[in-house]
Amino acid sequence: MPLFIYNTLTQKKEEFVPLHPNEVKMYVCGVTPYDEAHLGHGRAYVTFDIIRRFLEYSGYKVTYIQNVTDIDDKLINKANGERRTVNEIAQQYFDSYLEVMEKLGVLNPTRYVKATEHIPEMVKWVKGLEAGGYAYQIDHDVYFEVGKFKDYGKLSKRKLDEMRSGARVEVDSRKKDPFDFALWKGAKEGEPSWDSPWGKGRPGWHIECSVMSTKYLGESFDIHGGGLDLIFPHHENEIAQTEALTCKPWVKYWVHNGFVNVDKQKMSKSLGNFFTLKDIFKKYDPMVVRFFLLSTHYRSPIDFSDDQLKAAEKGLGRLRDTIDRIQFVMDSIEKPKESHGLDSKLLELDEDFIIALNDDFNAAGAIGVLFEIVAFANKIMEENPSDKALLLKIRKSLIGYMELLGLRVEGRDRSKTCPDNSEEIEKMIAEREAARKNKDFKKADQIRNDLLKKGIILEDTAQGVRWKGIT
RNA sequence: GGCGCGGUACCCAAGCGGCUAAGGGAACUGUCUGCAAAACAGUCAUUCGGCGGUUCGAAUCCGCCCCGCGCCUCCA
Repeated sequence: MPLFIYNTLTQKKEEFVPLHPNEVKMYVCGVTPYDEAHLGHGRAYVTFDIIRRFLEYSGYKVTYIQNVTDIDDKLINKANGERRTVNEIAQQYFDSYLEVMEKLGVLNPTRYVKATEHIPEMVKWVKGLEAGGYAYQIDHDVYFEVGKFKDYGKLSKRKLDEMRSGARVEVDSRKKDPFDFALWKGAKEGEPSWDSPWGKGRPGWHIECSVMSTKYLGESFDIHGGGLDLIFPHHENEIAQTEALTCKPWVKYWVHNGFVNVDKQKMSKSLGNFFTLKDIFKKYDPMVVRFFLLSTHYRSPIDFSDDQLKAAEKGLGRLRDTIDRIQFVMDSIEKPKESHGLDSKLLELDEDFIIALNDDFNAAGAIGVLFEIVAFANKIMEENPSDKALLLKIRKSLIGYMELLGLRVEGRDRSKTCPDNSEEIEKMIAEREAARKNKDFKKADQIRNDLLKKGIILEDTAQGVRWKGIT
């Protein structure tokens, strides 16, 4: 079954054919660690985590590189403001980023690469661009001359002339063209700097991605990703630098995720309408947040709201609960009895799930299939509760697919909520059962209430009493 | 002004030329129950922003209009 990926470069869904059979090289623009990661970051990295996981599931060997911009203006400003070093700030927030990603179920890339650890390579690149006639020096800065790169604008579908006539263009009279961008910035007082042929300074923002991606993935590779807001100018500039130097097509598939909105507006630092992941996790299980993020296609905008997080909490809870419930029913089976011919329905659903992901990583569609599997499981538990073999398969599918989506199955269920007092709970349930048998409903209800206060919900089912924590 | 994205039920959302317009949440009804709860089941868009067009056939393609958003400056 072929995989289709929407490519920003061609503005079409294309069949995915990697440059080298069975392996995929992907690069995703990472964070500038100068503050806590917010939901928008969460969406981006969950998106590429799903892409990575599904590619691996499909049999590819994936090399996934993500950069860390640990030197830039924002970092310098923050460091100066707090009288700390850039390095301290970067380390602090990068550690925090790793922690929060781990909670969100985002697997580590094959490798995180830091800008400050690749300065000599960047200097070499800037020298190369200068030698090739694509760059010019002004004082201690070096700029890339966009007019020299004929394909400039091919990713963002812009033409230089049209942009120049646009209203908002920063004015720096020293530059030959307003869209020329810095490859190297001469150091100002008190800024971290490195030696270079142009004097002490630091790299411009865009060059790091070109240098590090090609270093680890080669001069041409399969997938480059990032948020929609990076298309221009960041990715456009990256293409210009890289292809100017290597004279080769650089990236085959450009993948961009949509924004997280708040009241229809983009969540962003500058608007101040952002919610950090750390804060959201105080209220919601990180898996709920992941589930929420996955229930909208990665390219569409997603509106952040409490109501939708609550809906996600319910939905994920039902998925996890079903897995528990199937186990509970299986445990009560004394004489397994196979009901023949029902497996084909599960096979069909299995296929639907994979079809969805093959269609531009449609996790939202795939989650829809998960709930159809839940409905099928309920049907079997109702009509053929002794079919252990089939129930086992259904449960395995459900668990496997949730894991493929990076959704941890265990959550605030019985074992998590009360790992220490489950014996006590079982004892109380037995007491209640005895009371019910004696028609001492007052006592039975009392016990039920006591448990509810501890956050335990009882379920009187055909197979006996089942309990779980409040989700 | 240029470029791009989107408008599907009460809310969210998949579907992007043809089987009954997925699925989740809410609501309502029912099953189970000593009663509840939980769980489960059923109901919930003859219709996809509006108007035209193409087609045997359109939510899906084309044109125009209305509305919302994003990028064009750092931003996932």
